[in-house]
Amino acid sequence: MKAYKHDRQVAIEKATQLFWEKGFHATSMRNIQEHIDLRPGSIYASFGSKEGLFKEALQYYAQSSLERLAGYAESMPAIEALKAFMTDVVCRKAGEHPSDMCMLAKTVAELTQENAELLQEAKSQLKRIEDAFAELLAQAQREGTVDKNKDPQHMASFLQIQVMGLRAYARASGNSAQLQTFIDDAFASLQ
Amino acid sequence: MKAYKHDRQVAIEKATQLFWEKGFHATSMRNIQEHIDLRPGSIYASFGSKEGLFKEALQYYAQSSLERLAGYAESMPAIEALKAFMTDVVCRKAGEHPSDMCMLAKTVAELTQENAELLQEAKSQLKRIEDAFAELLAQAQREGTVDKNKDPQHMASFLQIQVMGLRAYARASGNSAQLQTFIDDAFASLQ
DNA sequence: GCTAGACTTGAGCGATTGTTCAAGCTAATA
DNA sequence: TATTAGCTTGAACAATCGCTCAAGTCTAGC
Repeated sequence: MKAYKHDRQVAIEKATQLFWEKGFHATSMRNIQEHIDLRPGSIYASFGSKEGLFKEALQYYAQSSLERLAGYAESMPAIEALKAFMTDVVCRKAGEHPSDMCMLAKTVAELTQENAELLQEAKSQLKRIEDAFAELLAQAQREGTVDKNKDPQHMASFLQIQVMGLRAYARASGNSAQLQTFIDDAFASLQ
Repeated sequence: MKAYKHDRQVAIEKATQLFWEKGFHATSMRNIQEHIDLRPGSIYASFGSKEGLFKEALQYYAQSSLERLAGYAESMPAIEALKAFMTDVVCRKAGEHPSDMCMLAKTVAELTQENAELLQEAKSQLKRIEDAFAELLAQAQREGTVDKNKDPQHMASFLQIQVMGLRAYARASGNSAQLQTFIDDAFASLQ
């Protein structure tokens, strides 16, 4: 059934890789055509436009992140899951990801109102992830591993700020040795 | 003397505005030509290439930031100067800057090895700013406003991470109400 | 006022951008 | 095997990209 019609999911995954690495503007449709080995007609039939494809890439990226977080949450206490996710995302060796940085944060940094819909999509997906943080933090409060007087949403904002800051710093400085220290400190401050 | 030959400094400032707002790739030389009202020949005679102009924009941006920080440091204790600078940079109302985000952080996020020299320049300028932070933190230690057992360079990294994280979060969430709280907490943790 | 030299101008270069579409090909049905 | 619907192909479009350079314009020195 799929021997002829191209696999939409594989196309999205490969496009996500490129977009994540080089950003929206620096990635040309010809880059993508070569990388996923499809001619423009097929791509435009499936996704409509470069923006359409990028939007699906953003959704796929966010979904993958949420599933990874949920995976950790299944096998360990909520606070440990959050810490594992954060360590994973911040400290993974260069070369494993297309980029050190979060694709959503990169997108929010790169795009302007000229691509309002994509900008909004990236913001929305970041909010989804923040909400997932908040839910795990509330669970951690119930498990007694996090200060119950603190607002989960406020702590979730705090964690997002730390993730964004740490990943940006990792990219800017190359020095990833001391990053784990900062993560430990951040979690210690949640009590 | 400068009535005929265009003012190089003004050109850089105006170019910086555009590059800061839209990033390197999304800003075309034609955008810049219109914005600084110069024809391509003049620009290329002065700056050599788009990359050359962008490099000077990065340097101008970093220099301005350092001078603003130094300005605060002249009229208040070191720790207050740092806090004022950070509040200034993170909480300034939308529309006052070309972008909510740090131009250097944006650049590090956007560019890849395809523009290795510009990427390196942005990283170097970020390091300069971090070093300025470290120096003020050492001064704050002497003034007794910061824990003397902590390493100034480590605290400077911490502040860079907070600035990058907060500015990225401000852009992503739009919610700037609670940002001051996070700044206060960050400084409280330095004792 | 004239000349020489520095600066500016803008048409236009070749390359690349996102995108389209007629023509060709594939796979399922009869 | 013939038919057909739908997918794929790749040449090509208009627009835009970074950039060049011959021609024109301005200013300083004599």
